[in-house]
Amino acid sequence: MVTDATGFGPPSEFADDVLEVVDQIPEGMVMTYGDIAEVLGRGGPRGVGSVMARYGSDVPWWRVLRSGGWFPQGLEDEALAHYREEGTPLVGGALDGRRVDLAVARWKDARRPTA
DNA sequence: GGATTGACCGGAA
DNA sequence: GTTCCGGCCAATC
Repeated sequence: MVTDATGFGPPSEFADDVLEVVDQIPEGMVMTYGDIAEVLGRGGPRGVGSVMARYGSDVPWWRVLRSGGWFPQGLEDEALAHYREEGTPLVGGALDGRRVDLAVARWKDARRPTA
């Protein structure tokens, strides 16, 4: 079997699954790293974050956040801009608005990639 | 092949 | 309520 995708293509089946789930998140909805890991039934919050950090460029990474609804570290400003643009429900208000309202924006209907 | 880092989570002090 | 610690998994050097 091809030990590695030389040239181009999914770096690993795991990363492909993570990107697939994130790509399923509709506008105005968000998921936490732990939720994605749970949906996949594999890996962990670190595994998803690691893959996202390298290949998240191909998916709406701003719809993925940490537990509690906090934005990813280092991209709070970028994520916040996307949320305001998509109308994602924030908590605290425009002044604080540094957190997402998981009570309304938490996407749980994501399904495992059948690919 | 091994060791370190990284967009994390949860519990305890 | 906030802060610190260890544990977890995958990718990269």
